[in-house]
Amino acid sequence: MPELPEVEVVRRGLERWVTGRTFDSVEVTHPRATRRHVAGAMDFASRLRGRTVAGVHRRGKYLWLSLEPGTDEALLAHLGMSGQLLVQPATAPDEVHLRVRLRFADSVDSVDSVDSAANGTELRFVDQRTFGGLSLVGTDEQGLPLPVAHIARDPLDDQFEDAAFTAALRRRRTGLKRALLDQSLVSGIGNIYADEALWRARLHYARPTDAMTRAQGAEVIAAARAVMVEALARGGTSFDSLYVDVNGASGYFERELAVYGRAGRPCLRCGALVVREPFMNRSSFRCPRCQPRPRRPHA
DNA sequence: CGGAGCTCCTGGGGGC
DNA sequence: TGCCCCCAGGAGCTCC
Repeated sequence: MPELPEVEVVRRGLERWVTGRTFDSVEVTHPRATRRHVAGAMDFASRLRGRTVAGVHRRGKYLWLSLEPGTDEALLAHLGMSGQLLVQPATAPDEVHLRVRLRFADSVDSVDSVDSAANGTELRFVDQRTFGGLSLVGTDEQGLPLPVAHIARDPLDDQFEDAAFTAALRRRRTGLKRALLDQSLVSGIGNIYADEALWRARLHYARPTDAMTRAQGAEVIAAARAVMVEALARGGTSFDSLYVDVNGASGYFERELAVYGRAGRPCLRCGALVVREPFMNRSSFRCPRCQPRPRRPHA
């Protein structure tokens, strides 16, 4: 599933392939893909036509294309669990789970585009599980899409402040993993990287946040950042074949995961067997020796 | 309003 | 072989 590093890989691919190009006809082939666009799929498609991509941006797992003319709207995307944004030749066969096709003026008229390699391609949103979607939304004075306004900065953001994060974390009355997954506290962390960060910091998911030390807070956010930086260097995680980057190439970071999905196999640090436990209707993986259950665990 | 639980969805895989 | 159930989980929503 795409988390921050994977989304960043997609952002870079989009920046390379769609910046400066103008949308022509847009076809929504599954209504659920634009469910967040309140005015409906028809409105989404008609308002996008003629707009030019000015830039590609990301916060946490949200991606958006800033549009010209004007600076008051953006094309917002979330990949959900299985979403892909593919730049494909217009002649390529439709993917089984194609949800939205976005044609460009250059792929219709064959006029010269900024990048001739992009000529004849279209942008496709493909999503098996349909948790992801696209919408055309308003932006605030900073150009931030309104639905993203409540999302915290992510650990790779220049303006992310570790000390402020740690302070906010210690004010919460919840369990550490719940806090890491709360996108209003820190964004971009999903179930996989949360487990990896907790393993690196040697902390249990149920550790009460209000009892954590500043050093532990700093350690866990540094661990999350380190995992993401390493994943990004490898082109993003993709053990789930559903996730493919913007040009269709899979990443292979899954082999680097230390605990996630490794139940019953030895901890890479101490050799104790990794355990899988139900948590928030999903799974948590941890080393029972490196990450012992706290005396006063929080759910 | 902070915190927690529910819900949306599809296809692969295991059990019988 | 076929059917049924479980599992994967991001984040908006609702409820307390």
